[in-house]
Amino acid sequence: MATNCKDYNFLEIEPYWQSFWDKNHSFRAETGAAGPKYYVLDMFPYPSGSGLHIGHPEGYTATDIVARYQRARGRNVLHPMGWDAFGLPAEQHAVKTGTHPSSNTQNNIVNIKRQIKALGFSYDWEREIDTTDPEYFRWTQWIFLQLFKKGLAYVDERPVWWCPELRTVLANEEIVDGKSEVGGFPVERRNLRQWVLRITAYAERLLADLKDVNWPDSTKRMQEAWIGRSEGAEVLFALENRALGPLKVFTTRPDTLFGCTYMVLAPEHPLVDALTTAAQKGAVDAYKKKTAGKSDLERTDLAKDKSGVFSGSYAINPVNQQRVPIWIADYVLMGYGTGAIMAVPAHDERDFEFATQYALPIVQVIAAPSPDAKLPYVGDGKVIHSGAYNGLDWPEAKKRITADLATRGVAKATVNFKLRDWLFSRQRYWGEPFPIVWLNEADYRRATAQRSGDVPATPVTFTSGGVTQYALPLPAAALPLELPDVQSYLPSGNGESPLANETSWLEIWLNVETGAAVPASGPQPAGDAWVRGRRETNTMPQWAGSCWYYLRFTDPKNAAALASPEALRYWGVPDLYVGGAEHAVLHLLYARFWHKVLFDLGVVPQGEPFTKLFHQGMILGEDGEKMSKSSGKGVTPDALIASHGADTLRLYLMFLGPLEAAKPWNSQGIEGVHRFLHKVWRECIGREGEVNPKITDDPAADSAELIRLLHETIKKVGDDIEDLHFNTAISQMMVFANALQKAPTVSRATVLSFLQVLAPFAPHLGEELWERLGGKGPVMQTVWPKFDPTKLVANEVKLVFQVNGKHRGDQLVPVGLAEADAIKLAQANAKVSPHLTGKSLKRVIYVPGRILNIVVE
RNA sequence: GCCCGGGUGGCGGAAUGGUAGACGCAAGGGACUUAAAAUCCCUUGGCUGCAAAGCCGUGCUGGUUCGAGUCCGGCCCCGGGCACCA
Repeated sequence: MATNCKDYNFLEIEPYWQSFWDKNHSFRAETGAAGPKYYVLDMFPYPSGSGLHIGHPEGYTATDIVARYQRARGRNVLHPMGWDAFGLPAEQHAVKTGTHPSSNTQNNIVNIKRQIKALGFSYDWEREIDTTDPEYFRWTQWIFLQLFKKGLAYVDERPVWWCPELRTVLANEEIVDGKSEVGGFPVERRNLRQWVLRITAYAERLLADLKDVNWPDSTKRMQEAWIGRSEGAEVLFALENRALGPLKVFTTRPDTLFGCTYMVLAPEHPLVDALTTAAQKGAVDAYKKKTAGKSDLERTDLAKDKSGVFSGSYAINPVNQQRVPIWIADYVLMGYGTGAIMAVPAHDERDFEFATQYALPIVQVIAAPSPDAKLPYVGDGKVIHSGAYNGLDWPEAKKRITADLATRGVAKATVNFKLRDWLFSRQRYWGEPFPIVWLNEADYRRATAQRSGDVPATPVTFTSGGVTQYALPLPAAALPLELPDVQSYLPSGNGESPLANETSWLEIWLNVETGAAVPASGPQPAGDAWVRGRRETNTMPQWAGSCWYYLRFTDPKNAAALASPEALRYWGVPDLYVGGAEHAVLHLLYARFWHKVLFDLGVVPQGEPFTKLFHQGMILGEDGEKMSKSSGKGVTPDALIASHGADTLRLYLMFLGPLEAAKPWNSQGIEGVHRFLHKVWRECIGREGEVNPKITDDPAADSAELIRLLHETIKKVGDDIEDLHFNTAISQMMVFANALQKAPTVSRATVLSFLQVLAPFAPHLGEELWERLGGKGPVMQTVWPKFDPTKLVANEVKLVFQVNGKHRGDQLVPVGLAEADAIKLAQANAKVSPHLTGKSLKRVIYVPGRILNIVVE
């Protein structure tokens, strides 16, 4: 039963159908049901305290239209939603108020879920997931254990960004302009014990497999650039002080070795002190001190002014035995390659700049095609001044020089990546705890002897103050490891999370077989399995939960596995994944990495998680700027649903422009689509709420023109949904509605077909009108109407006449008109003929049904 | 600096190499109404013209083509990403 309101009362209609869908579990996805499956996924949101932003429903509406369309096309659709609910804001709130971040998070989830439901999306809410739910993060921890076991997780002391104000460590991506992204507080470098994931082990595959995915090119390129593969060689330069061993550099251009006139070490390079002569010690120490105080930002900011200092030592160039001075300069980074380079100022802009500044020699070894080409020359050319290699094209010289040096054992062809291992720990409370306990070596040996191979081949250890600790994983059966309640959510202040203060949770007697634990303050329980341990105090970053959530949706309640093999096989990976371009690199790269690890373990059957990806564009303020508090006033989903209805909001978000484009919001524009929905209502429903009397059961009530338009609309809307061109689909429906309004009578079947096409966009109105017009069952369960290609063909088409490419007139002509007849018509046409008289016909281009171009002289 | 996008009416935008401006907003005029709202109809890129009609017009500039918003070269501007990665 629909509502019986007389007007288009969306405030009554929309809640009615939302509760109808809820009650009937209308969007429940059955694993294994007949028919091809279709999995369409949104990037799940962080449930922030400020609720839904207008940008969220843009992507969600797009996927909802696709989900509803695919159901109508007979697909078994999985369309889920959940919460990426760990995150810094909840923790900061907890620090401020002293309440558990979980309670704040749950409140926010209630609010944002209400907002999302008010938009009428066809999510299967029975599959809702929450990354902070122990039943969820149990499997996040389980995946970590797999990474750990495979040797893909390790512990290292890393210089990380420490924010004294937030009392926490920040990742590079959380720092903007040298300040914390959250709050804008100053940050400094600190060495802290960190968990690191060996994503670099997958660099080659992460790069190569990009060719298999249907993603925006720009996103692929960003990932390629981030991975940053480059082929070159590691070359050993002997040092004059032989006792120090050789100096290893990485270069992509071994062919320019003859042009190497100096070398540079990063200030942090381990050989710096040993290579510094007594005479240079003062200068080098001062320089090291200066650069150590610089942030990365300053180091890049000052990029224009290169700085450095001579070490006083020399290396020997392996190709020609020349002495090469060794400099220390911070334009060489310790984190890439070997932290040392051979400088070829003639063919590298950075080296050239440095050499010019410090008056170092410049030797050209690649010939530029034009003699007046300026140095540094970085283009193609033949090798010169390079002894036996002269005359070779540089790529060929690169191969030969590398090979020749390799036979002498002083070079090795290598591939380097910009991609770094993934810093995977935070010193925070509100994250997944690591299922790791630190033991001494003897206990570790004893424990692993009793365990069935769930530890890495090489133990993960950490040494501090001369004591080496060994990382023992909890048995998978002991998961989830939950967060303990704590007295204070403030970080310990010394670089550890608040968990470090929770002694009874932290310091334990651990049963290495079961993972059971009792506080170490008590007596050691009886039995061999109990050892003294200290739990890991780091927690996982927010990325962890979002790295695999798309898998959990396939089987969200499974207590025995992250998802059953049947569910993973049946639903596979999303057929369409929609979310913001801000995740183009990190989230999408991290998730790909985990997916590949799970693939290697045989957990998932495919090598890539997101085969088709699409980024929705940002909704800008009315001024075209990024929406701010003032420019976004009133532009909230709640306010717009109250004033115009969810269907109008959905439609307008899709009508603004192409999905991928950044589009300014226009508060007057929404009235246009609102009027359109009112018009559809009026054409269906009369003043007293009865079916509009112009609608009859007589199929002859439709004009041929209206029927053609209906079939055009069915075709265009379907095509446009598949191409995610929602704006043009809507304009086509507007064209149809305008024709409907002008038609004196119309058949019920025609109106019903139109409502089916409209329903994915405006589902509440679609259901309401469908039912009132006597449509069978809910419209969202109906099969997408078929267009009849024969109905698309008109008898007459407008043929455009051109003379010398200029539009001179047009005329309705029968379909399939012969060229000769077309020319005759043109010559007879009053508007065209004056342009033809007295001129000789030179050429005719005829595109039947479109254009006749007569070239005259 | 490098890598991507993108520049079309007053505005958002539409156009398989084939009528540039669909659809919507805004604006102006009209109908209905006691009045308003709502709705409907008409006009609406610029210039010339009483009109018929003509000329110009998709950031600028060359080119390819019977025909270019669309393809190619050079340039300008805007937005996004990366940024000493050897």
